[in-house]
Amino acid sequence: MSTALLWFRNDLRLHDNPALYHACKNHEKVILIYIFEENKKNILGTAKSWWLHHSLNALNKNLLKKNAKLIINKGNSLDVILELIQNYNIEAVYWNRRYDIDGIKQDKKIKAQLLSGNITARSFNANFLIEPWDILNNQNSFFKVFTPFFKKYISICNTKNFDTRSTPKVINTIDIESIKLSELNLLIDKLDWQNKFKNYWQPGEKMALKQLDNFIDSKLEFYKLNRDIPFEDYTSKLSPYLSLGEISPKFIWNKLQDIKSTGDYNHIDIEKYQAQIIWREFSNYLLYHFPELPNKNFNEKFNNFRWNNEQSKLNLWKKGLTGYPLIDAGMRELWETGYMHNRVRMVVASFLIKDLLIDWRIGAAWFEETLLDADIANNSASWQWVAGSGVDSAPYFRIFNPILQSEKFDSKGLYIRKWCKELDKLDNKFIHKPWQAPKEELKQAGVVLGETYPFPIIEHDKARKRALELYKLL
DNA sequence: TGAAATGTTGGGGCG
DNA sequence: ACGCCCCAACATTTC
Repeated sequence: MSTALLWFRNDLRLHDNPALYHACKNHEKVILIYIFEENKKNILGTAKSWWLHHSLNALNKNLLKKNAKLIINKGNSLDVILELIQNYNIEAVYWNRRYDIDGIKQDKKIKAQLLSGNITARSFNANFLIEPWDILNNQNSFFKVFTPFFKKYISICNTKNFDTRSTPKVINTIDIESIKLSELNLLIDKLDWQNKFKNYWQPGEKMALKQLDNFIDSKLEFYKLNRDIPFEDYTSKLSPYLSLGEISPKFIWNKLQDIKSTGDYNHIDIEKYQAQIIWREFSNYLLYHFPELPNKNFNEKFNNFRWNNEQSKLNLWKKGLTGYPLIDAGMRELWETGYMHNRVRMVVASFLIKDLLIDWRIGAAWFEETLLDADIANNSASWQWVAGSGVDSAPYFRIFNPILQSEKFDSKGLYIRKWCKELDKLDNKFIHKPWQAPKEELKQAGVVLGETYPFPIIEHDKARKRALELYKLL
């Protein structure tokens, strides 16, 4: 009897999972394992821990329906794998590739060890349309600007239908000893905070696929128009699923191409969404080619920048008490749901960096901790983009005005009213800037500035000028 | 995937 | 009828 080990990592799905597919196809028995590395410096935020817990649970449930079982273990991956190989007659180990430097190093080491023991090691691309080493610019170097990267990408991707693998019909697992999911301690009982997420999200492959269909059926048609409006539920909301591989980007892409070919939807809308998928590829591509992305300014000039990092202001930002309603609404949405609308993410990040002059890494760390879709590549690339320290960044003078952004994208204040209930009764004219409202208006709305809702913690106009001066020094 | 400052234009009020 | 001023509204430049 030939047995393979299938090592799950950021690919917690059965559909289009090439490693799983091939392991099942080539071997009579498989051991399906997830290894949790406790001492990993890789950040696993508290929000994402919740997601991982439920995602593993969902994966196991899906497997049980096929009379298969997920084995969970913790410890050093290499040790766990070698021990399994010793105890069971394992011929081959299968996994899907990852692209962060530590992961790559570890996988290389494991592969070498396996080969020296005459064990086959096979790895696959499951989580990106194109792997980072397969796309280079004309100078044979990696792309540093999104637009040309995007053009090249889309020209390649438009012409083809990606090979995807169906869910294996039969998965014959070996039922060996597994620790309980709860032993991973991903749920922190003390924190009611994590408990709220279930009101908004349901992790797992099944929901991911359902959500994709729902998005395509009812959102994609007018995506371009509505995607920037925070109150509208018009984004795909697939990011948390993508971050743990509960859905396959190739699978998504093929569906989008199919819809394109029907001609039912406007191509502009489909391509706008495809661009988002490619931003994800770009971030991970950058992380591969510049592994320091999460810690180091891509643009070294920023190493000398004197950040303010004022703790008290940082805390007000985290709590959603800056006095700028759009920003506060966003930060509260994040805290409550583990998610924030993309448009608002840009505005709150710009405010933290450019108005408060707080180091982008501090903002990124808060997002890593609180976002269900926390992804080290997307997160650090995006924060560097806003800070202006990244590759193809927002230019230093691009500073979002939190009032104008609010008036532009939440003109009726619906998003603000949802998350900042204390402002609900303010008129549209003042809900974006309560401190400018006449006394009468505040009174009838039941708003007492400094008590029920804060005064702005900083004057945007002045903050903007200060930031421009400091940035100019670079 | 900005916003402010500055420049230009054209209609209307008015002497 | 004309010139002048004001100021939206829009366009361009600058940060």
